[in-house]
Amino acid sequence: MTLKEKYPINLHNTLSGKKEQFEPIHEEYVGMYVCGPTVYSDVHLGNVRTFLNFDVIYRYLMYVGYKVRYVRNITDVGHLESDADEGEDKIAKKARLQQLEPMEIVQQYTNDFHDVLKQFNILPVSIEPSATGHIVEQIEMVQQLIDKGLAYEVNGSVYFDVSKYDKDHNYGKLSGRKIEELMESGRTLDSQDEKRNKIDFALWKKASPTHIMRWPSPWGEGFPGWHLECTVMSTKYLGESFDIHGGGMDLIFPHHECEIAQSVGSTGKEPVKYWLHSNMLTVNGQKMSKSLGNSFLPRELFAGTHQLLQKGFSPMVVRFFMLQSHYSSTLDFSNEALIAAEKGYKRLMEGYKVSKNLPFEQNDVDGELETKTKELIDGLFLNMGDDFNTAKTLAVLFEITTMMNNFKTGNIKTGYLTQETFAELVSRYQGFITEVLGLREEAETSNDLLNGVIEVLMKLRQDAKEARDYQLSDKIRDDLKNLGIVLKDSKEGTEYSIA
RNA sequence: GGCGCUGUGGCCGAGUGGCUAGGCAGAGGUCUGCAAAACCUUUUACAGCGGUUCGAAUCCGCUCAGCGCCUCCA
Repeated sequence: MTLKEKYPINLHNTLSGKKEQFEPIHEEYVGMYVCGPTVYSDVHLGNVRTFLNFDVIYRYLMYVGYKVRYVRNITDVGHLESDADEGEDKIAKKARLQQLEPMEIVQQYTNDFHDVLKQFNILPVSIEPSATGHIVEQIEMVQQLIDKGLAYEVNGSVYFDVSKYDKDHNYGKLSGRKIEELMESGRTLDSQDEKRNKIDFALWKKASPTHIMRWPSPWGEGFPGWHLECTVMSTKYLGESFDIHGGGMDLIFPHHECEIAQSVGSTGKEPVKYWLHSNMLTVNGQKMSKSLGNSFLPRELFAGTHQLLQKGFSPMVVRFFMLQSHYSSTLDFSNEALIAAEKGYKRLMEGYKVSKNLPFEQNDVDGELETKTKELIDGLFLNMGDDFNTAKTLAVLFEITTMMNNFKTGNIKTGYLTQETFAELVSRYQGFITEVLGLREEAETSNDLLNGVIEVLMKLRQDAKEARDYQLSDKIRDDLKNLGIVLKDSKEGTEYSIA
């Protein structure tokens, strides 16, 4: 029995509002699409949280044996600054302000995005398509929608006819909106006269004479609407129906609702089996966002230069911090919480290190411990399989950490377990920490010279202790501590760690 | 206004109709020359008011507080 058969995955589907057992459309293969960033400025920590959450989902699916094609787009055109039809293209605007080519802006922030993800140990995706690379396909889909009577052209722009679509399909089923209410609420803008209804959205926009980003189309020169790219690219690389579509909660409406309408409208098929949405990162209870001015940039966090932080925190500490909450809950970002997370992270990684150097020594098997250990191993899978509950998984990992420490001190002998169970415990413990949760040891110094110097100092301290010169031995210990090098004595000898 | 979510111990944060979440912090102990680390033990809880139930923090209703989406946002 394979892992994925032994431990079925249940996940919360936004579409049904319920937890459902995960069954991919094609056995063994999983197609997953996540809405990526609009690359017109630096990604902030809130953005990172979403990509981190889906990184763990991606990792776990692979860990239990699925072959996953993970597609995450780069939005490099069509995402407008304010109202869906009135604003300026975000990238075009930035390019204008900085007097650069739009593609220079795109490249700059795409590079930054990749750098940031790498620092957080977020795996690269299988395919990372961009909107401008799929203009042809987008034009094709617009044409299909026009042909089916679900879109109409006005003055070189094309809009999706939501009320017409809603006659045969349910527009609003993902977000729980009703079309009548949508018609009533919200703002009415003066120059919306091109659209038949205010809830219609742009599939293709005519480019004004000064607009730099423009492509020829059957309706004149223009550029694609924002919602279209995800539908087109997910269809192209994952098929008309695929397994998982993810993104931040704030994309449910209108973005994902529009995606469904475009897919169903053009292909007649339901595009996504499971919709997964990651909740927001908050600061003092409020959503972190650029417009509110409360967003943190990764580099401000690492360096500790943000005014709300007392010190810097490493990417792995932040990763650990985020994994302590469930992806579907809001998570509040604070100095105190990060300090606590930093200590917890260190404890876990110390346990990880301990686990790498534990010899198995045959002994009488303790049946109770053997059973409990197997339950802990199961617990890792059951918790991850329960809607990717990383918080509970971490709790189990901490229980195993205690065991590892007990093995090290000899409180519990490794041989109280069968060799088989012991080996599996160690391997799952390590696998969940590194492969599933994607935590890794911080770049410890691999500097042989420094290590050698510390060894010399530790020997000197040992000599001083034997000579009962505690003044000297404590001075060595304290001075090293001030440099961030902590000496740890135990019966087996002295070890050190570098903060 | 519409739709939806949240309210857990000093802090963060899981979870659930009856059985220890976990991390951080606090207390006591083991170890140590003293510490640190590690280990063991341990205190503090489910916003308020009603209801359902043998039993609710967990289900239902109301109240209060806060948040999200309905404009761009991961």
